[in-house]
Amino acid sequence: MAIPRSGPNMSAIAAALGVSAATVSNALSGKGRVSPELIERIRAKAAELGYVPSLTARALRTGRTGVLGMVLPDIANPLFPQIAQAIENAAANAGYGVLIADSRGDIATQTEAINRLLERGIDGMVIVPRRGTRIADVGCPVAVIDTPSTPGNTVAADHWDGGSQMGRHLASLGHRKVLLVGGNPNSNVQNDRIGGLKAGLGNEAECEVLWIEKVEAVSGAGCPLGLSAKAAEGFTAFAALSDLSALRALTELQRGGISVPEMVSVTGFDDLIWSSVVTPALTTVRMDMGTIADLAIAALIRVIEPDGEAEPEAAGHVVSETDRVPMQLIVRQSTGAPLKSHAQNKTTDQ
Amino acid sequence: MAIPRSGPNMSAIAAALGVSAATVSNALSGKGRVSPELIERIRAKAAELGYVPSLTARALRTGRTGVLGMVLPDIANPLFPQIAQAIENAAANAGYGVLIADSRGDIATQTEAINRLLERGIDGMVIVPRRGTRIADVGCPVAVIDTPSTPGNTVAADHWDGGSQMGRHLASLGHRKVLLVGGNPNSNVQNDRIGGLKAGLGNEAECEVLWIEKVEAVSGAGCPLGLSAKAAEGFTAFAALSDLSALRALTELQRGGISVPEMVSVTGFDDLIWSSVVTPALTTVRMDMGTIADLAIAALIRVIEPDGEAEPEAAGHVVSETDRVPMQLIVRQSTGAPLKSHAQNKTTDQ
DNA sequence: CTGAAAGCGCTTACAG
DNA sequence: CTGAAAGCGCTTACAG
Repeated sequence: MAIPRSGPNMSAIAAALGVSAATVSNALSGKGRVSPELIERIRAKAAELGYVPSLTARALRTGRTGVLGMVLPDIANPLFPQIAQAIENAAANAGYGVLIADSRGDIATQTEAINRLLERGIDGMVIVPRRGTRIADVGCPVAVIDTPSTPGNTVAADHWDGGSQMGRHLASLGHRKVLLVGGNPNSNVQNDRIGGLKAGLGNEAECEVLWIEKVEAVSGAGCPLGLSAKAAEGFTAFAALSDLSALRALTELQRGGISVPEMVSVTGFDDLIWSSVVTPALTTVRMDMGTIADLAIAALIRVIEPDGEAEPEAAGHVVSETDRVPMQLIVRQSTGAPLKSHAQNKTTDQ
Repeated sequence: MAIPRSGPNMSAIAAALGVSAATVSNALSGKGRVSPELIERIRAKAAELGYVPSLTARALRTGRTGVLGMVLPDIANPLFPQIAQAIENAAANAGYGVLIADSRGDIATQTEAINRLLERGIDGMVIVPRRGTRIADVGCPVAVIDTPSTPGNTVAADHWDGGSQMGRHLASLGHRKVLLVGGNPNSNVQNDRIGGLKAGLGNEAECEVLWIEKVEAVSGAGCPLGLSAKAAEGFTAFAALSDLSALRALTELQRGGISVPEMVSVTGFDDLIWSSVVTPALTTVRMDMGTIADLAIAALIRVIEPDGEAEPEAAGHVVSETDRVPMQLIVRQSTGAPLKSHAQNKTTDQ
């Protein structure tokens, strides 16, 4: 004996009205096979009875659950709230639910998490892959959110373009000696940003990349990055490749008695929640997660829902060519023109 | 005609082995009604065929979906990653999936989001309510994560205790004039922390509360909080009621040329990702989200799964009395003893 | 120990 | 325009 549902089902509505369940179904789904008056009566009765359709039964019948999976390499990543909110919102607007899966940085866990989602019968999934991971076909439509440089079809913010905007901003302020502060050298996203930054800064600018992970491998996690010394060497701008790194740079510099933006400028990427909260507020680059999520969800739905002339091949990556979403430079108080003396230092240094 | 599943079903296994689907079901569910050899053959055939059970069909049959909802007031809240990861992990360990729902700060959206989850047939939900919101019974088991002070049964970190630990820490360092920096005066969580802080600091300490929201109502969002002036008044410690506020305080003080921890101490709450990244690293209090999530999920499952002598009443709040989870003080570099001169100032000031 | 049967709530050809 | 019937894949009394 199955556990009964709490509320009424279609049969209850049908019985109350002396019609068939098929008619109730047709009326409620609005496929138009039912006379207008009957539709109205059925609607009214459904509302009166507090009818809630069983999406489970519909799923079993139609083969589609109306649920998407969101697979993340690590929920603890501070970008997660932005991504999750945008995906949830886009999915909800399209009538889909979102099941989350976290691989906690582990590749085996990722496979497991994906399998659990598959068992649950999801109609498609959005994957934010681990650094350098290539997502194999998993047996359901997949949209990958990554960088345009990642091999494979993805929807992505144009990180290179964002870097280039930031580079031009710093160059226009007069910065000619810039330290790029990154976390992990294997990140495609960060490397794209570096490429853009260098291009935006132009040939006259001197650039150096400092990878936090490499420094920490030598000096331990949380160690100072030696940024004050870099400032003394004549670096007038510290362009971090993420807001988290920018925050680290900003506080280390301030702690070292170097005032931002008067003595040096600091910039980040991502426009995380705290970027506008710190003093001075962080100049950064925002990726339009709303648009990215919309594109990813739209691409999935195009494959999932059999609207007219959909592709016959319903499994596999769904973005036919990489969608690049532009990024937006947000100038706040953490950037300014370099000190005269520094600028002079710099020309002498060369 | 229903869309066929991609893989084999129980009937396929049954047919391949010349047994009944019922036997396959019994064998695979391990209820022990089948002979060991047959179980083995069925298992082997299932593996060979790559059988994946349809949780949708099981859900329709049993009335339980194996999915829980996670309702949040605002995914953008920086605590979200901690909560989401802990809940997802606890739920996954118990064999449940997690559907997310975001109310984006809006009360109507929250109701809508909850209804969408209900339609999806979730077995229970974890709710992190909006400030001051009371969760009405929604027709499925609910576990609320909030503070022990909130009326209604909840599982919660003991914020008062956390505040008290922090207060004792600051008192033991010698701080006698402490500014508490909060965001919103209506937050039960923050008020609990204030109560604990005051108790921990003791009667000899002078306390004042600065609400960021009130300052901003006058001077605009993102305005300076005037903390340097407070330091000049003799405040030697700035105890923020969240890490976000602590970050704001820390950077504003540093920017004002006040060095932390030498001149003043700064503390936070929550141990968010950046707490250990800033310089100086933030002394804070961590809530054990893993334990909180485990308690919440365990309470839900106790009601959902009919193990032996469960309560007959399966809907409504599931935590019979508030579970208080202790908090853990994490001392990092942002706290130290107050400057002698300040301490003297203070006694003179009084 | 094993199987035939019913049914969870819905949707979809098909027939009328 | 409306209804009878089948079936999505599973589980669970029940009978043997």
